[in-house]
Amino acid sequence: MSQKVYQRIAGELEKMIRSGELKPMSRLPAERDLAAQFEVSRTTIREALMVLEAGEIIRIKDRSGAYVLPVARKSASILQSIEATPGPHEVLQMRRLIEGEACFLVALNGSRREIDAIVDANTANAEVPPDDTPEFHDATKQFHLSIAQGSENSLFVELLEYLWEQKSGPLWENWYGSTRSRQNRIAVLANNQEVTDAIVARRPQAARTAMQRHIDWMISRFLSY
Amino acid sequence: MSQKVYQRIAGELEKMIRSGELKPMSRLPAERDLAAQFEVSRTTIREALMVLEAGEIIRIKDRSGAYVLPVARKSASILQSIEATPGPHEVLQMRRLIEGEACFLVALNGSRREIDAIVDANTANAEVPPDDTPEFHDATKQFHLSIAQGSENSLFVELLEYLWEQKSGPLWENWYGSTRSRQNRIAVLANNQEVTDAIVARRPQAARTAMQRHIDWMISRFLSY
DNA sequence: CCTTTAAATTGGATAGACCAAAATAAAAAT
DNA sequence: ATTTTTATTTTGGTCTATCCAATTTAAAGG
Repeated sequence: MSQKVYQRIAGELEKMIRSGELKPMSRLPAERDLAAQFEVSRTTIREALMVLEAGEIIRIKDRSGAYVLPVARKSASILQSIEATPGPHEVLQMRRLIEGEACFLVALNGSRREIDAIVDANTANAEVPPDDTPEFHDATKQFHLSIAQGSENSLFVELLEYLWEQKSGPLWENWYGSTRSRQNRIAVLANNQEVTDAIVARRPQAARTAMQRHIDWMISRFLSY
Repeated sequence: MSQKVYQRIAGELEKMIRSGELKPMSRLPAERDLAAQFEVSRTTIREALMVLEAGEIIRIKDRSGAYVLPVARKSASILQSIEATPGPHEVLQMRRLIEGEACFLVALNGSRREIDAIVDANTANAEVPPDDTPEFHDATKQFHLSIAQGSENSLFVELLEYLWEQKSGPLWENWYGSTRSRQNRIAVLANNQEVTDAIVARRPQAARTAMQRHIDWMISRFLSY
């Protein structure tokens, strides 16, 4: 569906190389020939070759040809790599736990200063236009981190920072497609407020529930795509 | 010498990204705009973007745009993200969360095979004499890990393995003094059995509660010294 | 066989066009 | 005023058609 042709071609060519059908140091057919062979335009072939070159699988010599590099090493494909990175569901499940508990802890034991920081982060996030900008995403991240910091457990903070960084990789593709709507970002703000209110009111259970409900909603979003 | 234009463009764009001029999650200008900006054809811009995408620096979304990916440290383990050495209380608090949830999950969704592994680990632990030997501690660790593995979340397993290794350092000195009794080790076995029973009976809430009660007991032990 | 020369091949880059899906703006309905 | 529909514009994906210059290959000449 969303698999682009140049990606498909790149994958097929890589497969040929790794299987030995195209041997190291050998020259690939000319771009025009490949185009005819794969029944696509030369433009598309060219884009596929760019991918392979960037993946250090071939080397394109100007006005000479594309040569298979003498590596053929790791069987791990650069393209459809089955990375060991945790999937969205795993990450969200972990976030649900950690952030939920952080909410609970900060509502229970949080100092005045820590709660103020959360309120400030919430305000700051709400003041950023809910557009798909780095500023908004960063403000949201900051809000969540401020809660983790209030938990007074350094593991919570470091773990959460790690989890927040994991939004890349092949499996997150659908995630990106499903969450980039203005409506979702507004819902995020509403939830932030809810969580903040519960923390300020010193209601640990409510704070945890609010946070977990939000992440459950994100998980359902992910599963539906 | 013969640096190709698309390589030059790719380099410049990457530089902008790494320098922070183009922030993570932000969208790059449209290909047509970039072409005008760099005074090259759209084809060339496109080839440069192919390179960046293959390098996992950006993600090109069909009919949407090219987005700067969050700076993802390649194959960075969750362990490597932890810098400071957490204290006993932090570790136990985290274990309480993770292991409790793992019990819940495995009791809820665990497969037959996974639950069998837990039962086996419990049996193995019970068969080791409750002395202060590496064998006993290892069997206990194995039991807890088997539960995490049943949660089907690799993050749980990885994190728990890390937490279990943290039993060294000055702050843990008191811990050892207070827990290295035969009575405690027997209590551990009793709890293991309790948790195992709850999981086998498919009672998620009870399983979680049993595990958390056990860790709460450990925490209280720590605090009393 | 070696050198020189001419022709064909090849990758680099451009221009312009079309399409379908996505994002946005405008209009209508509530 | 807000939500829902509906046009409109934007955007990436792909293709066709050229032009260029260096390189490779073939041909010609010695």
